[in-house]
Amino acid sequence: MPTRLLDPLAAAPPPRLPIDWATLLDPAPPRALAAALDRIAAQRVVEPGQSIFARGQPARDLVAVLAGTVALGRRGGDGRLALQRRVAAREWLDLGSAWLGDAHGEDAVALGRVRVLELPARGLRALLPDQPGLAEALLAALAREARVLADLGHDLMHKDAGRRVADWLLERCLPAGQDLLVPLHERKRDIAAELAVAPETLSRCLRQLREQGLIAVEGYRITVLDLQGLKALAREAPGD
Amino acid sequence: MPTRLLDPLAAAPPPRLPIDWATLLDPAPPRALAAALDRIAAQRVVEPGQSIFARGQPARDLVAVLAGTVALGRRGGDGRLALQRRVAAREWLDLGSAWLGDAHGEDAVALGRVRVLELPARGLRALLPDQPGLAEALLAALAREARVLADLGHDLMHKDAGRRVADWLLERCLPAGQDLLVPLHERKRDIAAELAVAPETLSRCLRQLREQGLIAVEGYRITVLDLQGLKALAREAPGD
DNA sequence: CGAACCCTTGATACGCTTCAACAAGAGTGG
DNA sequence: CCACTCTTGTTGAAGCGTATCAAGGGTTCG
Repeated sequence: MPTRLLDPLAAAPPPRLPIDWATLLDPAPPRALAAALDRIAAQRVVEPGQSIFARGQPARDLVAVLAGTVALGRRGGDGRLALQRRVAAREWLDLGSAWLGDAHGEDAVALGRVRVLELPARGLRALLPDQPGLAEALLAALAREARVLADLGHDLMHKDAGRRVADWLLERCLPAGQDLLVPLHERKRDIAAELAVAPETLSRCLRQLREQGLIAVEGYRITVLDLQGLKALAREAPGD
Repeated sequence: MPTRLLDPLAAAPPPRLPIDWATLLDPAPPRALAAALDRIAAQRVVEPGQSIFARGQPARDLVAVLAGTVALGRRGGDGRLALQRRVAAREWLDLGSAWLGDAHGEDAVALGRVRVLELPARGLRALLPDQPGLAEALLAALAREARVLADLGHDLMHKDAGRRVADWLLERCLPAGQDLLVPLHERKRDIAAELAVAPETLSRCLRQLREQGLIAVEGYRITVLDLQGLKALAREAPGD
């Protein structure tokens, strides 16, 4: 992985763009708070494949994704990322560690060109007493993170690969004319990593779904043929 | 599972005992806040095996364990609890769901006789603006929950049963005279559930550790014979 | 064209669960 | 006191699910 993708000439978008705080903080911050946040916020553009932060590195800032997609996981011994989840724009990255000021518990890697927001935890903490809305917004974000993580753990424990794939397809399918499409914008091996399976296994799962007539696979475009069947396969199963 | 363990005559400890808020909330709350919390707090005693809250049930209260131990997980289709983790006194239960007011994401079951604290989320939210310390304490608790859940997910993904058992033993072993003891206060099948393995697998793992000379097993008393060996087996492994 | 990817497929291996059987202890009632 | 049963832990055998290894075909790019 070449570390020299940085190009000083690149007409990068100006590092400072107005931030729409309302999309990041649930009880949208009032003017005064937004202004205060603007003062301590930093923005950074990260090139594809580059690390946003690394596991073990002390977390001083709360990091959110403003644009692009980020992979959150842990690097295995071989340096490859064992993905746990994928974080899209408007979400926070490893908020728990950041707020505690601990070392980051995970590695964050930009999947495409990504713009991230960095908010120093110290500064934020200082704002807390005067800005009640801020606390609520942070609490809500943190609570959501906890829920997502809990669900993730359960899925890993109780759903086999086929079910996770079906789930994933259902979450991603978009209506397009008559039928449901699932456009794949990433490499299948990355999807496999997100689902915590080997790439070969994902391939086999998709083939199986295809053979059952539930989906049609044409390269990077998947069509859902039998929504009900897929749902039955995904959620119905044991427990729940 | 008999649902009629409730005994109206039981000389239950008086449902209201003074609460040591400092052990529950990290920046210990000042007097005024503690008093306010006392006013909205409720306490409840739950008998062994009884449910504290159930998955899907709307969460109105933030629940913490004051005394005893609680199993947090999901009931499978057969009604048995697929344990995800075990929560001891002084910790919160499914704080994320509770704060959001969502349905609980997990079932909580008392493992022994348990005393729980219930704090209405609405009332708490009302206190937020006037009590900056409260927000910080909740944020910290929530952040810790997120971290625990993230670690848990990673362990499930990347550590096999043997490693999880070794980990668990290391977390539990206590110095006793010359050597390290791990007293088991619960049924082994419950331990197995906590480790997300079948009881038979736990049995086999323990036997294997015994055959390697790392531990000695005598019923419900395990002795760690080779701490270094156990550590090597637990953490060293692939990745990390 | 070859090189470097990526996805797919097959064969094989391993870990864990499941099922079934059994021994050991606790509680119960004759 | 002894059967009887229930529960728990252990062990073995079989099977499922997934990873791993190896090979092949399809692109894209130089």
